[in-house]
This record gives sequence, C-alpha cells and structure tokens, in this order.
Amino acid sequence: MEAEEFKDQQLQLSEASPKSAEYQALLRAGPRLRLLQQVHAHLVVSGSHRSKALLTKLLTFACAAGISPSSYTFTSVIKACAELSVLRVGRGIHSHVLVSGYGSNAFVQSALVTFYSKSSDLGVARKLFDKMQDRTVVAWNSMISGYEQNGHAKEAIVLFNRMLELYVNPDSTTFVCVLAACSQLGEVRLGCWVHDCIVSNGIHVNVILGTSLINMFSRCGNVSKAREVFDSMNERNVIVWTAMISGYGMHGHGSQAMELFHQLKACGSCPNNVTFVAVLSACAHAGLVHEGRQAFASMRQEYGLLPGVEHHVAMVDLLGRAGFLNEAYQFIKGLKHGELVPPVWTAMLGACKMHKNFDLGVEVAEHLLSVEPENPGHYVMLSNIYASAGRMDRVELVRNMMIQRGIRKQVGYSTIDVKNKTYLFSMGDKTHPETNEIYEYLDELISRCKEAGYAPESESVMHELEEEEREYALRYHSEKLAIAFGLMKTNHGMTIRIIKNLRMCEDCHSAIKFISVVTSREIIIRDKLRFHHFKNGSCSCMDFW
DNA sequence: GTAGGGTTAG
Repeated sequence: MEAEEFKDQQLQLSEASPKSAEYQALLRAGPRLRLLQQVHAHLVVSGSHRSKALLTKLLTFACAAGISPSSYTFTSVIKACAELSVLRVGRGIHSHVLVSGYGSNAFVQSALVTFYSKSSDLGVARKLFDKMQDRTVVAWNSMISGYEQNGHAKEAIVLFNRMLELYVNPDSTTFVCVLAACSQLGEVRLGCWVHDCIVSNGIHVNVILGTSLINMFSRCGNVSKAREVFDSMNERNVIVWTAMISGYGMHGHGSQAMELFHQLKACGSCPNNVTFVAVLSACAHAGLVHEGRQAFASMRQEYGLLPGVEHHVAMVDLLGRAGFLNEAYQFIKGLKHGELVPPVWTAMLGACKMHKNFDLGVEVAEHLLSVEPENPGHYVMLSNIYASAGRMDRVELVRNMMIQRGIRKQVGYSTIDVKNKTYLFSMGDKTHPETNEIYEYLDELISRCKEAGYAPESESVMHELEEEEREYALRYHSEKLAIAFGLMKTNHGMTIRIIKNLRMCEDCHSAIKFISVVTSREIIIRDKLRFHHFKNGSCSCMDFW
C-alpha cells in the first residue's frame, strides 16, 4: 500500500471506547485466531471496524497468535526490506525463509534476487539466481534489472542473450530493462533490435515501454526516432512527455523542447517537478533565457510547485551560461540560507569559468573547496580558472593540494564501434595494436586542423596530475584517439559515433569542429551529460555546453 | 492475495 493511501485510510478510522462491548469481546478472545475471527466479523457487522483502538487490539492479538508466515508474508516483507534498503533485516528474513522451507518458492526467490540487487550485493543475487531450478520470466527480469540498475549494463545484456538462447520468452518488462541497458551503453543496434522485436510481435507499447524506447533512442543519439515513438503512442502521461522533452534538451533542441512543453500544458496534463528540471535544462543549453525564466515563475504561479535545489541550480545555470553572471549571483543571494547548497555554487562556478570571471570564480571555488574538500571537480575548476588567467603558480598550488590530499581526477575514456566491435581508448593510450598508425594519423589530422585555423587551448591540460601526462594529455585525449581510429577504419561519408564517460574539454570541442571540416565527416559524441553533433565546423550544442 | 519495469541533473 502506498504511504498516502495508508494515511487516508487511517484518517477514516474513528475512535471507540475501550470500555465498549466490542473491546471487551476482543479481550475475552485473546490471542486465539478462531475467536478473533468471530469478533472481527462482529466488528464488521456492527460497523465498528473503523475504530483504530479496536483494530490495533485485534492485530496485536492476531500477531501474538504465532501464525507461521507464508510465501505471501515473505515476499511482502522482503520487498519492504528492499524498498527501505535495510540490508541486515533482509538477510535475517532470508534465514527465516530457509528455515521455514520457502527457499525454493519462485516468488520468494525473485523477491530475494531483487532485494540483494537493490542492496548492491549482485554476487549474492546472482548465486541465488543460478541456484533456481525453474526460473520464471520475472526471475530473469529481476536479475537483468539488478545488473542494469547497478551500472553493469553489459552483464545485463549478456544475461538477456542467455535468456534468448534458452528460449525463455522475454516480456515487456524484460524489454524495459534491456532498453535501459542499451541507453547506458549507447547500444543502438540492440536497442533497434528490441524495437523491431516489439513492433513485429505486436507488443503493446504502454507508457512505461514507450518511455524506455524514447530514452533509448534519445540517449543513443537518434532524437527523431524517439519522437516517432512518442507520436505513435496512443496513451501518454507526464513521464512520457518529460522523457521526450529531456531528449530534445540533451541534443540542444531547446525550441522543440519548449514546443512540447506548451503542448503538454495545452492537452491538460500537469508538468511536475521533474518536467521543470528538464525544461529549464533544455532552455539553459539553448540560450532560451526568457522562456526559462517564464517556466520557472509558472512553477509556483500556475502549478503550485515549490522549486527545489535542482530548480535553483538550473536557474543559476540558465542565467550564468547565457553570460548574466550578476543576475545569477543575485539569484543565489535571494535564496534562503538552507538553500545555499554546494550544487548551486557549482553551477555558479561553471558560469564563472565559462565566461572567464576570474575574481568571482576564485571566490566561489574556494568556498566550495572549504565545504567539499573531497570533490575533485572543484579543484579541476579552480585550477582551470587560474590557468586561463595565466596564474601558473596557482595552478601548481592547486595541483599540489590535490596530491597532498590524495584526490584523483576520474580517468576518462571513449568508445567507438567499428564493424560491430567496440574499441575503448583512454588518454595517451598505447595499448591498441595499431597505436603507431593511430597516433601518426592523429598528428597529421591536427596539423591539417591547425592550417585551417585551430589553436590548441592549453588550459584544459593543466589539471592533469602527472608530468608525463601533461605532455600528451591535450593532443591525445581519448575522444581524439577514438575519432582518429574511426576515421581510419570507416569509409568516407560515414558518421563517426563516440561515447565518452566524462564531459569533453574545450580543446577537444574546438578541435573536433575543425576535424569535421577538414575530413568532411559528421561526428556525434555523447559525453557524460549530452550530445554534440559536429558538422561543417559547428556543433549542435551551439557552444552552450 | 505474493516477485520484475519508466521521467531531471551537475
């Protein structure tokens, strides 16, 4: 039962006097189930079954009767443990399951697999799953979903393939899980296969499956396909709309996102808090400051929604990204003390860096470092701000501070698919058998870009920790290597698609614009947050990262 | 009457 529902029911309960005949009857029955059932029947007939006091007493006695739990009891309790993420309690219940002889009940087993997955104990979940004699489709779904939700999208897909090999029929939940895994990996091919499978089998695309398809196509770089799915759905709820709006936002198509937002309102649906985050983000990345401001104001005025931290962050981002640093700062000043959380300042810092406001940037970064000294992102930002102001002494200082505190930047990598195989490159990577050729090709490519006007930006390299990394870092960032490899291995005219785990640096962004010109290729990169479509020297993000 | 699935973002 949902918490709200539960509360509603509780409110309906009225009080009854402890001295009443019903209460006395309960006391006489005591912890004996048969007698309690009789009294309960009487309570229902007499209309006093809404009394909180009577029901409490009834339940207390019923529980004290020592009735042994059934498979129904266990599944419910295990599910509750998973939702509350109470690992210890769940493990205890698991022991009870075994003792009570429900260890091989399919329902209980699936619930346990989900429980361990949600507790991030995938090893135990998998062991349980492997031990099951007859695995229902739900059991497969539990395990596939477990992998996907814990970020192991590849394992999820491996298991899905195993399921097909064993002729287990996937259902629409299976597809939802697999599509989520495809979204994580940017696996267009499998994603499209699943889509075809759904279409050719005439599987009904309900709101959940539709949302998953929209997400998959958006995150795999094909927004127009996402839109086709959206248009083909005969039932849409606010989540479907939000997914489509965010798909547009992710690709920098701010006006389409806004168009959809207006349509959503026009058709009588109510946008929710999540919708507004997606809308504000879409505006921010398309420079639609006026529209964003309006949307933010309408949250409270038209929908009675209270803006939260995420909306404040989005507003600072919207204003700051567009260059209105003072307004962004004033917006922050207008927040309550408790609302001045690090993410708000991080958005402000991003704006300072973007628009090269040295003084404010340093001030904000130092504040962030004092409250979140363990966050590597803040050091990188501060270092970059110093670097772009030519304060190399300070850059060195920040670098040393990171080393001293043992803070390491995340390692970046990029992947590219060539002839149905995925290749992974990391910065300065030399593990590929054709390393020499790739590096030579890249060097030549960069020279051609320089002739066309490309000027490497040195600031992006400054946050690297190791000396030897610095030398290679800029030129050999993973996405550049992946692109060089892709250009070498694919035919002219083919689009290059790259997936990167971090955000792109400014230098790569500028270099790739030139690469798209000198090679006449379209290059699509999905970075940690969004898509960049490079074509003829410009990027779809319009430099609004 | 029990188990599995969807939306934001930095």
